[in-house]
Amino acid sequence: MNEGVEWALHSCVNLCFIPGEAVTAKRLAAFYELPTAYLNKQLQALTRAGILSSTSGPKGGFQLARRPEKISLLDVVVAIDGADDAFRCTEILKAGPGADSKADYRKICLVSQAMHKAELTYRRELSGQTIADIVAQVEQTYPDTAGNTRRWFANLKS
Amino acid sequence: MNEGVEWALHSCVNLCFIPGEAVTAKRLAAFYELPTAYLNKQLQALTRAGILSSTSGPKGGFQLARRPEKISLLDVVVAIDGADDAFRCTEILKAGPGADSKADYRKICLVSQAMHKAELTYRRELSGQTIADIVAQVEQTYPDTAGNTRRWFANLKS
DNA sequence: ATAACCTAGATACTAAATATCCAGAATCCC
DNA sequence: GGGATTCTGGATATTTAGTATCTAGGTTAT
Repeated sequence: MNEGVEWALHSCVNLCFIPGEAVTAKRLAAFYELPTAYLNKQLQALTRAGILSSTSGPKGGFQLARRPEKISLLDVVVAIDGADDAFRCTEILKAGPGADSKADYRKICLVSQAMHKAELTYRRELSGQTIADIVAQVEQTYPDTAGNTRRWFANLKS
Repeated sequence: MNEGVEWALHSCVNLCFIPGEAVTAKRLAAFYELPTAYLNKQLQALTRAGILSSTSGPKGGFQLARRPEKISLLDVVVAIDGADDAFRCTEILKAGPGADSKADYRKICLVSQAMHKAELTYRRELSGQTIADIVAQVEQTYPDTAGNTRRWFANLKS
């Protein structure tokens, strides 16, 4: 899985701590010492996916496009990493003896189905967790984090 | 995920159709027109994991090391693809402000935990399905496959 | 003894992930 | 209007991981 998923999730959490304000890619990158241009690419992907909204120009930047309760971890994973299953069925059976060249083995191959079934539970679990859940857990487990993060971004702004 | 997982799963299923007999890497590869040397590498990994047993020399080859009911899909995936989570926590928080350099963020980071939780459901689902399950489904859904496969390997042997 | 076969490490090739750069468009502020 | 800031998107370079082959060595059946 793409490392950008980790960056994106943490960035979404951080944006929750700075509501109603656009944050530049540069500042989001500086928070974790990430390469700005590359993080920017992930933020663009989140924007295209409708998870973030962006504004150009001075005072511009990124912010959450909808409430964090409405952003599942799956939304973020799909936006950055794509919607493909980790197990990619290459229709190996097509090369086997007695293969039906017209058949779609991604559908009818039982190995493929079994792997896909597991993948579905993974996605279901990811879609059941939201950015808001993470934020709530952070606030409960590390009560200082929200304030510290807000302060860090406020200071860097000047 | 490594393409070898697909090859390994199908090869294990095929080995179920030819019980008590060692099958060479070459023949297993020929069945799906796979590169022999590379499939051999996956078979070796399965052997190291204790899923297959191998015998050298003429009449040698690979066979299941234990009954297919005792081989879960997770066993095969781990043998080929490794035990690492798809989501790899790079401990991004260590570079953030106020980080604890001694902390193991793979454990305490809530983003990491959330992703890992989903991964666990995936693995649980994979470990709940066995090669025997797949074989049973194949025999039910495609009744000719077992016989055809057996026959193909028998013919090629000569 | 020879041929068939697995083992394991070295090596080459290819695709994907990671990272940077630049020209263009939008926006703010003076 | 003009300059500065920032996002957008495509082009490009770099690095890493996946795919694939090869070779030397060990094991075993005939």
